[in-house]
Amino acid sequence: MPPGTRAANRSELTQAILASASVQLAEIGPAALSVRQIARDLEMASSAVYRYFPSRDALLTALLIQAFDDLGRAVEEGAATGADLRDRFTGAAHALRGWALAHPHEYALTYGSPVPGYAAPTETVASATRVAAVLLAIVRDAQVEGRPLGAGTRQFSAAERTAVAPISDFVEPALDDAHTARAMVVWATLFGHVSLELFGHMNNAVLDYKEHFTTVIEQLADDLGL
Amino acid sequence: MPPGTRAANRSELTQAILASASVQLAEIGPAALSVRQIARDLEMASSAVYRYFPSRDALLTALLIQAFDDLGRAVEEGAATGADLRDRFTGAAHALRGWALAHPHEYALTYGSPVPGYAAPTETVASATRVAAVLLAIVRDAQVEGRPLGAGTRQFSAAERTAVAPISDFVEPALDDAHTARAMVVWATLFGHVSLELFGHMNNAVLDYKEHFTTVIEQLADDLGL
DNA sequence: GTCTATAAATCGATAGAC
DNA sequence: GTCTATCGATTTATAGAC
Repeated sequence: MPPGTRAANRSELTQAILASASVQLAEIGPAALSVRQIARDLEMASSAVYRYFPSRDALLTALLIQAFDDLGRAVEEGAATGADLRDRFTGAAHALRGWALAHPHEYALTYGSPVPGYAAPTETVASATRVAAVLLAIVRDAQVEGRPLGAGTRQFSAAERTAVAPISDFVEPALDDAHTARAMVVWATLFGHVSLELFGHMNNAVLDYKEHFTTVIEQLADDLGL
Repeated sequence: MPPGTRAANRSELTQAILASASVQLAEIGPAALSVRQIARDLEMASSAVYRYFPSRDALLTALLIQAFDDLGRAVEEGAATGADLRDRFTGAAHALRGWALAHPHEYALTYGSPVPGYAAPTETVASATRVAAVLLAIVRDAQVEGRPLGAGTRQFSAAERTAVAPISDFVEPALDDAHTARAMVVWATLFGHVSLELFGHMNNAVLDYKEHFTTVIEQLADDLGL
C-alpha cells in the first residue's frame, strides 16, 4: 500500500484499531496489549497508530469504555424485556451472565484483576455505572410498590447508613435500609457468581451453571420480594 | 560471589526465588513475571533459576499453590477463633477479606482474571478447595444442629439438585437443598464483595468497606440461621 | 549447579522525511 | 497522517565450559 492511501476515514480506522486490539485482548490479555502488533495486523507503521491513540493506556481506556457500555446496554435490554419487576430482575441478571460468557475477556478487563500499571481514568465512570443503575432502579421500584422483602434484614448502624449512603441515594426516592442491604447483597452475589464461574472456580463443584445461576437469581428475587 | 558458592541450601534458594517472584507479582503482575528479573534480584545467572523451576509456568504454579494455602490457612484460623457457629462464620469471612486486603496481588492471582496462556494444573486443586471446605463445614454443622434458616428458600428442581450435587455431597452428612442453596449464595456473595471492593468497583459507592462488609456478613449469617 | 554467551525475538515511543 | 529508522531497552530458553 502506497503511503498516504489510507486516510479515507478516520473513524473507520479508529474502529479497525479497536477491533484488532479486541482480538489481542482475547489472545494475550490486557497486560500484553501491543501497539506494534496492532500495526502489524493492520499493515501500517506502528508510529501511525499513535495518531489515533496517543498511548497504549489510551487504547486500554477506549477498550474499557467500550466493554462497560456494551455490557450496560445488554443489561438494560435484558431488564427491558421484563413485564413485571421480577422479570426485569431475572432478565437483567441473565443478560449480565450471558454477556460475560459471550465476552469473557472483556469481562475480565472490566471486573477482573486490575491491569498492572494502569489506572482507569474518570472518563470510564459513567459507562461503568450503568449495570448498577439498572439493578438499583428495580429495587427502588420494588420499594415504591411496597412489596415486603422475602428475607429478614438487619437494622443498620449509623456507621453503616453513612457508609452506603451513596448507594441508597443513587435513586429517587432513596432506598431504605432494608432495600439497600438487599441490593448490596444482590450486587455482590451476581458478580461473585459470574466471576467464580467464568474464572473456573466452580469446576467440578457445579455441573450445570445455567441451571444453578437460574436457581440463585430466583432466590435473590424471592429475598427481594419481587 | 565466586561461582558455585551458593549451593549451600537448595530449599533456601527455592524460597528466595519464590519470595522474589512474589515481589514481582505485586509490581508488574503475573503476566509479566520474569525469570531474568528474579535472577537479577538474587544476583545469579538467569539460567541457574531453571535448575529450581523448569519454566516460568512452574514458578506461577508454585506461587498459586502458596497463595491458596496461605489463604486457606488464614480462613481456617479465622473460623477456629469462633466459639459458636455464628462466630466461626464471621471469623472465616473476616479472615477472607483481611487476607485479600493484605495480599491483593495474591488474591488477584487466585480469584482474579486467569493469566493468559496459563492453565492451572490439577496439583493446585487441593489447596484451592480449603476455603470452600471451611464454609461448607459451618453450613453442615448448622444443618445438623437443626437451626431454622432465616430466609425463605426455593424447592430445587431435579436438574438443580443434580447440578450442585458435588457441593451438597462435599460434607457428611450431605446438605439438604435449602442449606446448599444458601451456602452457594454465601460463597458467591463473599467473593463477590471482596472482588468488587479490591478491584475498585465500590469506589464512591461504599465509603466504609469494613463496616459494610460486617453488615453484609451478619445478614448472611442471619439468612443461614446462625 | 553456576557461569558466560547466544539465539531470535519482543516492546513503547519518538524523530524527521515526505 | 503515513512512512522509515532508531533508541534503549526487554524477554524465554538453551548450549556448553567449568
